[in-house]
Amino acid sequence: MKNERRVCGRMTEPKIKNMEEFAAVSGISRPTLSKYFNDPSSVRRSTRTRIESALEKFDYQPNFYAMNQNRRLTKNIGIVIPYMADPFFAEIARNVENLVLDAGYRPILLGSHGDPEQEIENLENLRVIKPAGVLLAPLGRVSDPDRLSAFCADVPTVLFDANIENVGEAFVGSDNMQSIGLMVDYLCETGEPPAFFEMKSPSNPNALKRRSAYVYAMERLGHAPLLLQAPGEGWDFEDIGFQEGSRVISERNLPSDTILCSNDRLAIGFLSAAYQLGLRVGSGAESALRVAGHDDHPFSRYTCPTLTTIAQDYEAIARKSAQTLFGMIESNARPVSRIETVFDGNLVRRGSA
Amino acid sequence: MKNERRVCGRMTEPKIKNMEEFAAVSGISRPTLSKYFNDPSSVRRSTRTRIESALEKFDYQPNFYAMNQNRRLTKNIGIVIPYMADPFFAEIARNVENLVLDAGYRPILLGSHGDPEQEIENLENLRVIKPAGVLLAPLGRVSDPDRLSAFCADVPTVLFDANIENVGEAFVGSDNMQSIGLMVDYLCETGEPPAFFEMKSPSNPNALKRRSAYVYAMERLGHAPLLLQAPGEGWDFEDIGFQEGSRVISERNLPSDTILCSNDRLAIGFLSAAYQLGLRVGSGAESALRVAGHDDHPFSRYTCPTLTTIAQDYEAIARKSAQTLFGMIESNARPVSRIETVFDGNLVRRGSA
DNA sequence: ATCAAAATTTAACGCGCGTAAACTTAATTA
DNA sequence: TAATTAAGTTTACGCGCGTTAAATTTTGAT
Repeated sequence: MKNERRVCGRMTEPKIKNMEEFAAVSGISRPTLSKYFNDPSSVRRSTRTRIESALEKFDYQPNFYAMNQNRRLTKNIGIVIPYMADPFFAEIARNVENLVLDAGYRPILLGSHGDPEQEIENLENLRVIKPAGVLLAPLGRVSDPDRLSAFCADVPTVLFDANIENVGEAFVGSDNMQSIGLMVDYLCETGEPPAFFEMKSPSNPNALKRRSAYVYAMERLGHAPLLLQAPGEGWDFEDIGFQEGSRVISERNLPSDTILCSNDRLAIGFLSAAYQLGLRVGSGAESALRVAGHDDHPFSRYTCPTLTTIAQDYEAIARKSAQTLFGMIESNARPVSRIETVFDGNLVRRGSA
Repeated sequence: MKNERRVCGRMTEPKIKNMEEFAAVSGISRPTLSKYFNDPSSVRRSTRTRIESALEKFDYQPNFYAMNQNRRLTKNIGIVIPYMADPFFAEIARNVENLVLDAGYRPILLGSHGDPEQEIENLENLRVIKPAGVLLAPLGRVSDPDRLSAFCADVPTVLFDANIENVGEAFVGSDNMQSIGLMVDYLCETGEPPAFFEMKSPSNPNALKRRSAYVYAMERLGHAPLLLQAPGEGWDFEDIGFQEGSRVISERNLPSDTILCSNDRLAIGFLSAAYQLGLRVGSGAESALRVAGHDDHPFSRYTCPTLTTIAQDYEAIARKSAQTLFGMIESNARPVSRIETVFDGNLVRRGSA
C-alpha cells in the first residue's frame, strides 16, 4: 500500500495551495496578507476582519518554511533547560512555554539531559532555525562558557535559574541569600542550628550561592557553619543524597539534628535514607532529626514526612525572563549592561522541620 | 545599542552564504551537494570525503528553511507525550529522542500537559512543519479520536504507551495482562490477595487494561477481586492517591492488607497517606500493609518504604516504536493492517510488598 | 583497451513567500 | 471639501535550495 496521503478538505472548497491563491479567493492582495500573517495587528481592523472571515471559509495556512526563509527574524523562541526529567525544570519550562505562546511566538523546548555537549548541540540546533531569542537555563559549572558566549553574541539570550557570569543579556533567578537566610532563621528559631547538606562539587551555581548564604546566615546568628558534603557527580541527586545520608546516619556522624539540604532532590534521597535506617524525621518532640530542602519540588509534598522547603517563585521568574527577552526582541536592542533580577523565595512549612 | 549581530568566523575564511558558494570553494557541484545533505550515503565515497573535508575547512550548513521548503518530506519527526512534568514520560521521551537522532532525523518533542486540546494543537503545529512521521503517546480516553485519526491519515504515526483503537499505523506498549498477572501472582504467593487501587474514571487506557488484568488474575487464582476506586480527574495522581488513601485508611476501610496500585504515582500518594496516618507499610511481619505499584517511576526507589513495582521495558518500547516508524518512512509504505506490539514487564521487588 | 553502468556536472526552472517601489484608494483632519 | 496621511494594490525581484534533463566524466568489469 503506497503512502498516498489523503487530501483532507471538502471538494467544494478545495485546499488553498499558497498565498497567491488565498489572495485571489479572499480579495486581499498578497503583500497585505503577508503583513497580516507576520503581525495581524499591522493591518487595518476592517481588512483584518475580512482576512479572518476568509480564513474561516477556506482554511489556508502559510508555508512555515517559505515564510521563515526570507525573514530576518523568525518568531521562534528557543527554551533550553538542563534536565527535562526533573519535574522542577519541567514545571518552570511549562510556564515559560505558555508565556512565549501567549506573546505570539513559537516555543521550541529542548532539554540538555545534564550533558554540556548536549547543551551546546541544542544551541547549535537552535541557531539553524534562526530564533528571535533564547531562554536558557544553563547546566552551570559544567557548561562551556566560551561556546555559550559565542552563541549569545549571535542570538539574544536571557539566562534563568542558573547564572553564568557575563553570559547572555540578562539573568533572572531566585535570591538564594534571602531564601537560605529565611530558612536558617526559621530553623534556628525553632530548634538547633542546621548543618548544610550539599554536593562536594556541585555543578549548579545556585548550590555555591546557597552555601555562601548558609555560611553568612549562620555567622550572622553567631553559629558555626557545619558543612556536610556528599561525593558524587552528575544529576542523580536523589541517589547522592541517599548514599551520603545513609552513610552519615549509620555512622552516627550527624553534625547537627537539623539538616538543611541544598535542594529538594538531595533532601528526598536523604529522607529516604533516614526512613530506611529507622531515624524518625520531623519537627515534633518525638523526632530525632529535622530536614529541610529548597525549591518546593513537586514531590516534596509526598515525602515521608512531607518536606519543609523554600518555594521559588516559578511564575515570576518565568514572566520576568520572558518579558525581558520580548523587550529585547521587539525593540531590537540589547541592554547597555547585563541585568540581573532575583526574586524572593517563600518558606513552605511542612512536616520535616 | 542596535542589535548588530557580530559575524562569527575568521576573516581569512569568510562564512559561506549558500550552497552555491560552498560548491565553488569545495569544487563539488551544487546538485551533488544537495544529494549529500539529503543523504550522505547517496554519493560516492570519494566525493563524500571531499565534501566532508571541505566542510571542516569552511563551516557551512544549509539553510534549514530553504532546505525543507521544497522537500516532499522533511527529516523531522514529532514526539508527543501527554505530560512533560511526569518523569516517566520524560524518560521514555528521552529514549525515543535519542533513537530518532541516531537515525539521522530531527526530533521535535512536545508535551500536552494533560490537555486534549493541547494534544490536538501539538499535532496541528507538527502538521505545519511537515514531519516525516510522528511518535505519539496519546492522553487516552480524553483524546479526541476523530481529530487524532484525521491527523494520522495525513502523517505516518506510531502510537506508544497508550493505545487508541484504530488510530495510527501501529501501537507499541506494555503487556498489562502479563505484568499485572505477574504482580498478582507474586503478591498472592507472599501474602494476602491484593485489592486494586485505581481511579474511578481513569483517563489512561492502560488503567482499564490493568483493571481487567487484575480481575482476570484474581479469578484465575480463585480469589474475589476487590476494587478500590478513587474519585478525581486530571493528572495529579499523587494527590488523588493521597486523598483516597487517607480516607480509606483513616476510616479503616481497607478491603485487604495488600494494595496493588494501578500506577506508581497513585502509590506514591497512597504511601504518603499511610505514613502520615502512622500505618506501617512493608513486606515484613511488623507491617500492617503491603503496597505495590506499576511502572517503576523514577521516584519509586525513594518512597518510604521503597516501592515494589513493575518495570516497563522503556528501552524496548522506545526502540520498537521508532523502528516501526522509520520502516514506514523509509519504505514509504503503510502497514497493511495495524500492528500492535507489547512487551513484558519485570517485577521489581522493593520494600513495600 | 573497451564499453556499459554509475556518478557527477551543467543549465535551468520552480517553490512559496518576504520585501521594496510606485501607485491608487480609503480614512482622517483641518 | 480639500489636503493630508495611512493603508492597500500592482508589479517585480530575490531568497536558497529541490529537482530534473541532458551532457559529461568516472568507474569497474570485461
